[in-house]
Amino acid sequence: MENLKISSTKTVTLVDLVEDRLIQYFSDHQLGPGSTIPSEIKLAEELGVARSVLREALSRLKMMGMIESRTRRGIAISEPSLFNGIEKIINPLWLTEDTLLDILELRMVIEIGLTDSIFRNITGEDIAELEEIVSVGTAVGNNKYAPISEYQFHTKLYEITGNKAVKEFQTMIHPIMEFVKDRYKDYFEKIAAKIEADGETVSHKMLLEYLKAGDREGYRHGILRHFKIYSDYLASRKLKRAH
Amino acid sequence: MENLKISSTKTVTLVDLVEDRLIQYFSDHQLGPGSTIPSEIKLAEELGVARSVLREALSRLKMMGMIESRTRRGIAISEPSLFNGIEKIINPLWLTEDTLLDILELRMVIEIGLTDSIFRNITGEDIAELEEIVSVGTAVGNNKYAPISEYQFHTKLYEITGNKAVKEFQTMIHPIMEFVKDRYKDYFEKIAAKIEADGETVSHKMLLEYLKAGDREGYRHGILRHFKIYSDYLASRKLKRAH
DNA sequence: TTTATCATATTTGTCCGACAAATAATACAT
DNA sequence: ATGTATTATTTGTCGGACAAATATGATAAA
Repeated sequence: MENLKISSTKTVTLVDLVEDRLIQYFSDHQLGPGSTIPSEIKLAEELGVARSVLREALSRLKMMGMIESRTRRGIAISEPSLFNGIEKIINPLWLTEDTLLDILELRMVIEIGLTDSIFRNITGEDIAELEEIVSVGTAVGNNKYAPISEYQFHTKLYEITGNKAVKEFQTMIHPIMEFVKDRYKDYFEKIAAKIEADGETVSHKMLLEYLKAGDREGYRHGILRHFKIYSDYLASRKLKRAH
Repeated sequence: MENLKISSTKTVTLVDLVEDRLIQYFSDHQLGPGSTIPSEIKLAEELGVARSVLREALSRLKMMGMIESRTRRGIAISEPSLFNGIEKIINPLWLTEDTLLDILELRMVIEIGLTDSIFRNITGEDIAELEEIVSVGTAVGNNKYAPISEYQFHTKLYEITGNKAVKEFQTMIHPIMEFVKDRYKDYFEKIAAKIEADGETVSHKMLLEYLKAGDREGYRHGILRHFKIYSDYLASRKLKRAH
C-alpha cells in the first residue's frame, strides 16, 4: 500500500516559480558576473509578488553563490561555485549506505583519472613538497601514515592539477571520506592485511617514485593498486547485492 | 586600485546563522531522512527569530533537497542530492573560461577513471545495447557520430557503473559540455583533423571492441586517446598561460 | 572652480501581523 | 462502530514597518 499514494509531495510554490523566472531574467538580460540587478522592491513589483517571496528565491540563489548581496548597496551576480552549496548541508549521517559507497567510488575514479593531468602540470617544486610530506608521514612507522600526512599527500595531488573544480570537489567530500573510512574500518583493515601479506601494498613513497621518474603508466597502475583496498570492498559488495 | 578595496562583501546575516543552526539542530537531534521537524512557528520561537528569516533559511535547505515541505502538513527531512541544486543555476554563460575548461577536464578525468568500475559491472545486455547505439550512430558516416549517438554512448557508459552520483554528475554537466564543444569548435576540429591524419582516432566502435574482448588495459588507453582532442587542447592552453 | 559638509533618498535586513487553503484532530450524530 | 461536522494547525502568500548603512544631491566654504 505504501507505494500507492500519489506523490503530491512536490507542489510547486510561488517561490519555485520566481526562482526559475529570476534565472531566466538574468539570462534574457545577459546579466553575468559583476552585473547589478534591480532593487528587491522593483523586482518584486515587476514580478507581481510580495517582497518576502522574492527574498526567499534570492536567498536560494545566494546560497548557491550565484548572487552576492552587498549589504544595503544592491545585489550583484557572481560566478556560482560547483560544490560550495552542498558542502554545508552534506552530513554523512543523512546519507544511505549506497550513496556513501557511490561517493567513495567517485573519489577513487577521480583520483585515478587525474593521472594525466598531474603529469601535464607537475613541477619540481611540487615533487619537493611531496617528498617533504612523505618523509614526515612515514616517520610514524610501519607503512601507516599519520592521518595528516595521508590528507596532505592526496590534497597536494589535487592541487598539482590546478583544477579548481577538482579541488572544490575534494574539500566537499573530505568529511564523507573520513566518515566512510571509520564506518567500514573493520572491513578495510581486513582487506589491507591481505594486500599487505601479498606484498601488493602501494605506499605514498612508491607513488612519489613514479612521479619523480616521470613514469606515467607506472603511476597510473600504482594509484590503482593504492586504492585496491576500496575497490576490493566495492567489488565484494556488488557480489553480495547480486546474490 | 581595483584590488585595494576591502572585501567587506561577505557580511554574515541572521539567515546565514539560522541556516547553520538548523543543520546543527538536525544533527544534534539525530533527525535523518523521513523525520519530521517542528512547525515553522515553533522553530522561529525557539531560535528567537522572525518567521520570515526562518523561512528564508528553510527555503535554502529545500532547494538543496535537504528538506521537503508537504504543503500544510509539516516539513520532512530528505536525503540531499549531490548535484541537483546546482544543476538549475549553472548557466555556461555565467562561467569563466577557466571554469569551463576545468569542468571539461573533470569530465574527462571521471570517464577515464571509470574504466575499472565499468569492467566490474558490465553485463552482456549492456554490450548489446552499446552495439545498437554504435550501429545507429556510425550509420551517419565518415567516423562522425550523430550527436544523439554520441550522447547515448557515453551516457550508457555512466549507467553501466550503477553509480548514481556519477550519473547525476553527468546530467549536471551535459549542457556545459555541449556549450564548450560549440564554443571551441574551431580549435577542436583542427586538432581532430590532425589526430585523424595521424591515424590515432579512437571511435566508439573501437572502444566497444575492447569492452567485448574484456581488454581492460586496451580500453583504458583507448578512452584516453578518445579524449585526446580535449587533452591536447588543455595542454596547449596551459602552455599559452605559462607563456 | 573645487572641496568639504550636511540633508535626503535608497536599499537591504529584520520584524510583526494577517489571511486563505489544505490538512489533521476532535467532537458529535447516527 | 461509522460517518459527518466543527475546530485547530500549518504552510504559503501578502502587506507594512523600521533600523542601519550607503548613495545621491544640495549647500556652504575655500
